[in-house]
Amino acid sequence: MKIDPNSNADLSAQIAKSIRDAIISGDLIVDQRLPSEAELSDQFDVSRPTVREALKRLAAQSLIRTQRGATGGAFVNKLSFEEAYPQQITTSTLLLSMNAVSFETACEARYTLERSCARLSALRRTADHLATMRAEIHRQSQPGLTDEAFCASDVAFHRALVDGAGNPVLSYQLAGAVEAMQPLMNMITFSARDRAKIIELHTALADALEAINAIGVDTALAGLE
Amino acid sequence: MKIDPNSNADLSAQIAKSIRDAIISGDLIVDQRLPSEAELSDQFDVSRPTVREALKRLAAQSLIRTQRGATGGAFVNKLSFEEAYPQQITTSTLLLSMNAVSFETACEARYTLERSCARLSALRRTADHLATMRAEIHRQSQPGLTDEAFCASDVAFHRALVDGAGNPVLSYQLAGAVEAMQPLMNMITFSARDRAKIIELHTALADALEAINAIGVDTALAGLE
DNA sequence: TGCCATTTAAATGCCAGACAATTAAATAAC
DNA sequence: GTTATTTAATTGTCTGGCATTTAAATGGCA
Repeated sequence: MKIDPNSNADLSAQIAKSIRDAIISGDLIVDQRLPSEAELSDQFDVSRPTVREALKRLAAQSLIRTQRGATGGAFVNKLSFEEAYPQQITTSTLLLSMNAVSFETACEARYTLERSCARLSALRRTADHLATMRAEIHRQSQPGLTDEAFCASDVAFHRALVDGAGNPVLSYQLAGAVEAMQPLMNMITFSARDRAKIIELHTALADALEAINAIGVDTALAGLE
Repeated sequence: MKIDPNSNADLSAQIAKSIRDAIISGDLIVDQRLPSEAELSDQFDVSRPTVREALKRLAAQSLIRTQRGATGGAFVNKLSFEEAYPQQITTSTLLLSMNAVSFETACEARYTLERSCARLSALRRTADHLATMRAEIHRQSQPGLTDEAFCASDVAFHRALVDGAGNPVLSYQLAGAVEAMQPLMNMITFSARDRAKIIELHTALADALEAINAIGVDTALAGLE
C-alpha cells in the first residue's frame, strides 16, 4: 500500500483513512486481525509510531480494539449500539453547547422525534418499559429531590418511552437528542407547581401507553412540550 | 495532573479522557490553545509519543485541531454540524451493517423520523428546498440512470425534505438514518415500474409541500414507506 | 502417556533522543 | 520604512530500545 507524501494531511490521518475505508467497504470484516504494527509500518513505509497514531485514531472511533500478547494485535471491532451511545451523546452535547443552539430548537427536535416514537411505543411497549416509567414517576414525586436528580429521572423516563418502540435504530438516534439536552435542562429550576404538572403529564402518558392509546400518548407529549 | 498507573486503560486513553472531560465540562473553551506536547508530557509525566497518541484520539473525534509552526499547537475545535455529519453517517452505516439490522427495522426508523420532520417542513421549507427537490425528481426520471445514481438522488431528495424543517438538530439526527441506509438501498434493483411509482410519490410530496399541505405530505410519505 | 511448570516468541505499550518541516516573530540590511 | 534574513517554537516523523503481556512451545515428572 502507498501513501501520498504530497498530501497536506498527516501520514497517520491518511493511514487511518485507508484502514477505515477498508472496514467500511467490507474488505476488512468484523474480528479480522490487522497486520501487526511492524508489518503495517513496512506496508505503508512509515515508522511504527506513525502507525500507532493511526491505530489510536481508529480506536477512538471504536473501529478497532487491541490486544497485547503473543496472539494479540488490532482487530476490527463489532460496533455495538451500546458502544455508540456515549459517543453519540458526547457529540450531540458538544454540538448544542458549542453552536449555541437555542433551547427552543433543541426542544423542538427532541419532541418532534419523540412523538413519532411514542406512537410505535404505544403498540409495542412491554410491561418492563411501563414498570420503568412508573418507577421514575414515583421517584419524581419524592419531596426534596434536587433539580438535577429530577432531570436525570426525566431522561430515564423518556428513554424508557423511546425504547418501548422496540427499534434499536430509533433508540440510538433519540439517545443523542434526549440525553444531550440534560445539561440545558439542568440550568432550569422547576417550581413545585412545575413538577406537579410534569408528573401529571407523565402519569397520563404512562396511562395512555398502558391502554395502548396512541392518541392519548400524543396529547400528553404535546402538553409536555 | 495525574494519571492512574493501575488503571487497565492505556496511558494515551486516560490522557485523552482527561482532556476530553475538560472540554465537555467547559474548563477548556473553544479555540483555546492546549499546552504544547512537551508541556503536556511534563504535566502528565509521560513521553511525547504517548501524549501525541492521546491528541490523535481527540483529533479523530474532531475535538481538537493542530497547527504547526511557531504559534502552533493543539486548539479546542468548535464542533460544527458539517464536521459531525460524516462521522455520524459512518457510525450509523457500520451499526446497520455490523449488527445485521434488518431492512424493515432501518426503514421503519427512517420513515418514522422523516414523517415527523415533514410536518415541520411543510410549514417552513423555502423555495430553495423545493427547487432542490424538483431538480432531483427530474434527475430520477432520466432514462438510463443507474440504480446507484437513482438511490443517491433519492437520498438528496429526502435530505432536502428534512432540511426544509429548518432545524439543524433534526437535520443532523436524520442524516444518519437517511444516509446510512444508502448501502442497503443499493442492494435493491428497481424496476421501471418501481421507479415510476416512486417518482409519482415524490412529485405528490413536493406538490403538497408547495401547497403547505401537511396532511398531503404525510400521505405521500406513508405511500413511499 | 498425560499433566504441570518453565521457557520462548510475538505482539503491544512506553520511552529517550534526534532531526525535518513549518510558521510567525525578531532582527538585520538596504 | 520596507524588505530580506535569522531565529525560535512547535508539530511531524524516524530510529532504536526496553518493558509488559500473553499464548504457545518445550521440557520435566509422575
